[in-house]
Amino acid sequence: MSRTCCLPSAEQRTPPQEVACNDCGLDPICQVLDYAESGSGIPDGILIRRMPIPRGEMLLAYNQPFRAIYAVKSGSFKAMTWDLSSSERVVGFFLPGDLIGTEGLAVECYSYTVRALEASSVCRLEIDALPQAGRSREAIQDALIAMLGQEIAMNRMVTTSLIQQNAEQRLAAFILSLARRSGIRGLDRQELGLSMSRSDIASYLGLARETVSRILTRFHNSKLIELRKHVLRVLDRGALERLSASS
Amino acid sequence: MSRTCCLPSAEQRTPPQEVACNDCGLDPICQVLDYAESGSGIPDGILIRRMPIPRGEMLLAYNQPFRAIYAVKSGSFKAMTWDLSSSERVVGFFLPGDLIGTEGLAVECYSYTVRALEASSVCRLEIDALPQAGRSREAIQDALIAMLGQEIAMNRMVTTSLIQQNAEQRLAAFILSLARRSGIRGLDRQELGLSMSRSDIASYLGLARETVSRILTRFHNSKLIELRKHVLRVLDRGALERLSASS
DNA sequence: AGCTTTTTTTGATCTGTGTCAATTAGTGAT
DNA sequence: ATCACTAATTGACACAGATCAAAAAAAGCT
Repeated sequence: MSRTCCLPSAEQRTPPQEVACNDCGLDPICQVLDYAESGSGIPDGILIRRMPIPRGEMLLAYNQPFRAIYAVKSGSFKAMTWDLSSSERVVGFFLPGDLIGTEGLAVECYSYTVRALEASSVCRLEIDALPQAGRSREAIQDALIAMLGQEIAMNRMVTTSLIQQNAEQRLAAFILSLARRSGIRGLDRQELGLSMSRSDIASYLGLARETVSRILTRFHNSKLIELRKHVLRVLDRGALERLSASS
Repeated sequence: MSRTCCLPSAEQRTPPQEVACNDCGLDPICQVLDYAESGSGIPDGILIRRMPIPRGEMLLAYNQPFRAIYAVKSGSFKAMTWDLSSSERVVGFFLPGDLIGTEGLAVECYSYTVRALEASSVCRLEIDALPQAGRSREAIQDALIAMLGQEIAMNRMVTTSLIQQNAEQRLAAFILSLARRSGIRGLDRQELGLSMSRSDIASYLGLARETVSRILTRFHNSKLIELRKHVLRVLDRGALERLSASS
């Protein structure tokens, strides 16, 4: 039950917000692995804890062969693909506790490129080495299946809302989703770091960046949020919720 | 390798378009199961082949506990959920060869309601009974993981296009997707049965049904498609492809 | 610091698509 | 067949949001 985990980093400057192992999406698998080794910790070469990733660095690339899945410990990332017209398109953001690359489990290659939006850190789980890692493959597979299922369910919800909501609703839902995910992982629910650019948000939500900007200031003016530089504070969660739900 | 499969149905009236087992999404699993029983066929109570489902009938319901996954043999289905304002929303269509309910593997309950759009037939795979079905659970799990991964990859592509394309592009992409899927499953690539209503298409694509109607007739007038009653014939696939890709 | 470059904001149009309304076609029942 | 009811088409109009353009603010760089 007690795992060798989350030792303080070498440099004592603690990164802004770091997720605890219990709250991390990788935890089910870490648990399985640790049970295997029963107390002795996870063998080297399978799980690397807390790799630092500098801002702007590419964590993994589209079509690159699948090797590992990552869990965000601190910081944030964006995932992008390119459509036929070679224009970039943001398909998701990863916050502390989120898993990156899970779908590679099935497709053999990563299906998007992931880049750090700020100085971040991740845990890296080597998939190739997994089968040798003692302990039943079954348990690991079960955990993976559950993770993939989660992913599918979440994707459907996101898609559904994006498609039928207008710009204001999309933004409200987006902000709430950031807050909710932050909350689930045991981090601050009100004060969010908007590490991504307005263009990234616009691309993700299928809007023009001007629209994103306009609506954010509209929210700001009606006291729904407070927004200075890249820190967003949720002032009236109820109002946002009503907005995003209204048909 | 040769499986007891796809015997002609009791009634000799062959349904319009039926997918062959080799082309079916369930095939990987059927193969695993059949290997287990090595020639003797799949034991009763695990896989039910070719259940007929009448038009309009509900195959499974939202929030109902997960029991089985289905593969469409013939006909077609639509999946729907409801948003907070209790309005129906179509989240997908299932054509011959498609799998229905896979995500239940992870979530324990179906996350949408599925209804037959026409007289159809499915194969039903009982999940509860699987573990006892001889043969390694591992192989089955691997197949499931692959299936889920496919689902995720496809969902992302669909979402991406829906979000950033305009109405014309969405319709073009939708038609092409129907044709492509039909082709993959070994069925007719040109002549498609549009078993769903314009409202269903509109809901799925996030458009008004008037818009769907208008654009379909526009396509018809420019000789991209031929459209009589509920049969759609692709006349100029290239043009549709160019349309759906143009930024 | 000062400079350049990028990002964000704000304003002014223009257009695609939703909405409302009316007609036509299709479907199913008796 | 005829009727009733639903689905699909077509038109007129309004408005959300894209696009174009320019100013303001932030971020990098030397």
